[in-house]
Parts: sequence; C-alpha cells; structure tokens
Amino acid sequence: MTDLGFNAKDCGTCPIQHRAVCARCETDELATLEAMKYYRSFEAGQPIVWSGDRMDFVGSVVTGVASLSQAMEDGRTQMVGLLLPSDFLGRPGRAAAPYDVVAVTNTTLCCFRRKPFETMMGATPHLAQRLLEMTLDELDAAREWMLVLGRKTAREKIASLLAIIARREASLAPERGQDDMSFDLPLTREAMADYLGLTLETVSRQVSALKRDGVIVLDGKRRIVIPDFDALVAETGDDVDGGVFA
Amino acid sequence: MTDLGFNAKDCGTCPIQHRAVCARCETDELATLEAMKYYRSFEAGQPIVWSGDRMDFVGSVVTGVASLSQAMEDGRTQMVGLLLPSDFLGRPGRAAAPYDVVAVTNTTLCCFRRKPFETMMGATPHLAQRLLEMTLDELDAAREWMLVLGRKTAREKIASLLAIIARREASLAPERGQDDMSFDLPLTREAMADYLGLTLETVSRQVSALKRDGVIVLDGKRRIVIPDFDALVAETGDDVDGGVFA
DNA sequence: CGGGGGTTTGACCATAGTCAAAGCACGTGG
DNA sequence: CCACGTGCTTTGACTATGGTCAAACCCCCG
Repeated sequence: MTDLGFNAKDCGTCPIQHRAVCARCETDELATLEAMKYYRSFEAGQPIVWSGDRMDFVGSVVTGVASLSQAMEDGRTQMVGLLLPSDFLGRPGRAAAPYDVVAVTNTTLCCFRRKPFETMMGATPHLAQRLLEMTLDELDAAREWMLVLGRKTAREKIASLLAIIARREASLAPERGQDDMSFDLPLTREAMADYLGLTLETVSRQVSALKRDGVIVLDGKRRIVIPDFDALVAETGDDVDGGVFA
Repeated sequence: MTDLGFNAKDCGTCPIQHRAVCARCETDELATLEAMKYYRSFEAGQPIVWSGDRMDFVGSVVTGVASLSQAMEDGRTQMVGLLLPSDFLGRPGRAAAPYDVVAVTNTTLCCFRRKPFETMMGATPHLAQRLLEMTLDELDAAREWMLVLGRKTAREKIASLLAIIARREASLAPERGQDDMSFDLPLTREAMADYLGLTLETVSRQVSALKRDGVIVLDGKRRIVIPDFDALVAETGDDVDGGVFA
C-alpha cells in the first residue's frame, strides 16, 4: 500500500475534508461515510476508467490530478475536465462512464460503492446540496473553457491554461510575493494540446514564443516561473479584473 | 399581456411541468411554488440579463429559446449554452449573472424571486434533487460541446449542430418517418457561428456545401429537411451509436 | 421603389496543422 | 563509464483550413 500522507482511518485528517462532497456532513453522517469509504491509488499515466465501462463506484480525488477526456474514432481527443484534489468523480444514478478518466500524476481516490452512496444521498440533503454546488461550479468552469476552445488564439489558449494553473497554485500555497509565482506543470505537451484543442507542435511553439517574449521563464523542462502575472493575464485576452474565473 | 398558450394560474396545464425543476414536487410543494411564481416574456432578440447584472430571480424557460454567451473585450463572443423549454436559468446562491442571456425567439420564463426560492430549496429536497439532475445533464452537454469546439472541423461542427436540433425535434414531435425529418432553424447564421466557434461566412459556406452534397435540403431560408439522418450523423464525425448524447 | 437585415460568394491571407527530422534528458545494460 | 534506446520536446518546411475584407444578393416590408 502506498503511503497516503494522512491517516486513512480518520476523516478528520483528510486533506480535502473541507472542500469535498462530504464537506457539509455532520459528525454522524461523516461516520457513516467513513465506514463505507475505501481508497484506490493509481500511478501517473494509468487509466482509471474507460468510456463506456461500468462504474460501480463514485469518489473524490484526494491527491493527484486526473483527466476526463473524449475520443473520436479517428484518434482526435479532447480533454473535457481536470479533476484536482477534492473534485468528485462519477455520477449518482449512472452506471456507465461517459469519458475516459486517466491519472495524470500519481493519484489517490476516496471511493464509495455507488449504490450505497446513492441511497445515502437520498437520505442526506447535506450531501446532495454540496454535490449540487460542486456541479454548478464545474458547469461554470466548463463554460469558461468553451470560450477558450471556441474563440481564443493558440497563444491566448496557452496563456489561459498557465494563468489557471498559476491561480490555483496561488490559492493553495501560503501567501508569497505575487510577482514571483512558479509551479511544476503536471501536463505533457500532448496533454496540454488535448486540453486546449491544439496539436502538440503548436503548444510547443507557443510556449517557446511566450518564453522568448519574457512572459514566462522555464526552469528545467517542467517548472514554470511567472515573473509578472499581470503580463501573463494580458496575453489571455480576458479583461483584467475578470479572467477565466469572472 | 401575451397569450401564453396555457393557463397561467394552474401548473397542471404547464407544458414543461414534467421536465422542469419542479417536476418532482408533491402537490403541496407545487402549491407553494405556484403561489410565488410569475411570468416574464421577451421578444426575439431582446436581452434577458447582461453579464455582471444583479439577478434577483431564477426561473424556467416555458416557451422559446434563449442563449447564454460570453463576450471578450474585442467583440469575439462564444455561446456557452442554449436554454430550451424546461431549462433552468440562474443559480441559487449567486446574485450576479455570469453570462449574457438573450431571447433567441419569443420567450416566456416562469420566474421565482431568488431569495424565497433559495429558502424553499433548503427545505425541499425534491427541488434540490431535480436541480442536481438537470445540472449534471447540462454539464454533460457542455462537455460534449467542448469536443465539438476543440476538435471538429467546420463541416463537422455544422453537422453536429443540425443533428442535435434534429434529434431534439424528433424527441418532441410525435412519431413520424425517421427518414423525413425537417425543422425550422431558430438561429441566424451569426448565432450558429457564435455557438460553433466559427465566423458567419464559414457557417454559410459549410451549410451551402452540405446542401450541395445532398446531406440537407433547404426549404426557403430557415426550414431544413434531412432526407437521411444517418448520412447527417456520418458527417458529424461521431460514431454512429453514440453521437453527442452518448 | 428603396432600405435593411440576413445571407451568399469571391479573393486573398494568416493561423495552426501535417510531416519529418533532430535534440535532449534519463535510465538500462553492456 | 559510455553507448543505446525511449519518451518527450523542439524546430523546420510546407500545406490546408478557416478567417478577413469586400461586394452583391435576396426577400420581406414599409
């Protein structure tokens, strides 16, 4: 068993307890969930489920990153979502997975068998309310992404992706100077391309261009430094105040 | 007051009663909603709310079609959703509209003031459950559309849009021969372009091309006839069984 | 008859895709 | 320790798809 980095027995030590689907549950409700949960871990690159597969569980990402994507017969694929820690996987009431789900990095899920979870949802408004809230947020994110996919140039797409990741890192990391953000990019060029609706060559070219123009600095191959976040945002095409999370 | 085509007093005559957010409500719950509802009508082309506006109501589309779209400062716009009869507008718990909402055709909404509706949602699991279900469906639709926007060619995009509308018409209209579908396109070329992430010229060219190739037949400017639905689906790039609603 | 919204078509151009080769970093085995 | 292979990335040359700009068209309506 992999080391989870927290106490698997006790939801009180869970790193996502305040943002996951269970965030609103009372002590007794949590106890019920705690009794039925189990963990599953996946190595980077491993499939979690394939589109069309029967899915007998639902669950939350505890650590790591997973991708949701759709494939066309001829091999074109589009990533339609990134699951980050606290994001929920699966849909109560649906047995077949609609997308391919792949672990982008090493990933641990906190799972529940689907049927018991559905039963509990019916009896636990706190659970349903929280899931509704999370789903509405995801819907907003998906719609924001539609603007990126439908209307932005390749350069703006790259800048948008980097800005999103940078913002997320900033929201997790403790306060540090805004003008010296940096993070490890968890995605390959191909994964970025699948997310952005581009080819990996175009991604590579535009990343190089942003580097050449001083908007980003590469430290090694995967570490990105943002010397001036506002300059990056200016490249996204969004208006300054709003951005992708308007 | 416009003629609504049904009895505004009685939810029992409402055309969307079985699919709207209130579909699961019991008689007494319905009575409460009935007491607080009010109708608003908009002419084709009129704005319903602008992005950033304060929204003090939520509601359901009863008749007509409305669009959700996002605009960039330089005028590029992307439609991120189409609201059809029974679709829900607004988000409990959020005061500011995140998108521009425009009536595409003459449209009637069944509205509730936001605060009382939120209160009722907290006390009425049937309402929250139904809204969750509808939101999950919308999320699926948004993600399906991400594939269209990110990976499909102009021709495939047009075919996908026509196939979606045709399917929807078929699901509403009583059984008729599958090989003779036809419908009025409620969207201008520009609206189609905004939905598909194309320019209106490209839309026009690709519609002409599909007509030239016999995949569709135009009867006047807006009426579309689909002589062979399978042939249309073949143009979407989706595999035959699944399609956009896989 | 004239005007306007929506649409079609054409000529040209720019952006991103395709195909191909080479480079780089890292791990394995000789 | 170095050669080799693999996976990922970069770069180049060329092409194709869809965008831009501009003009004309169509149809309905006043």
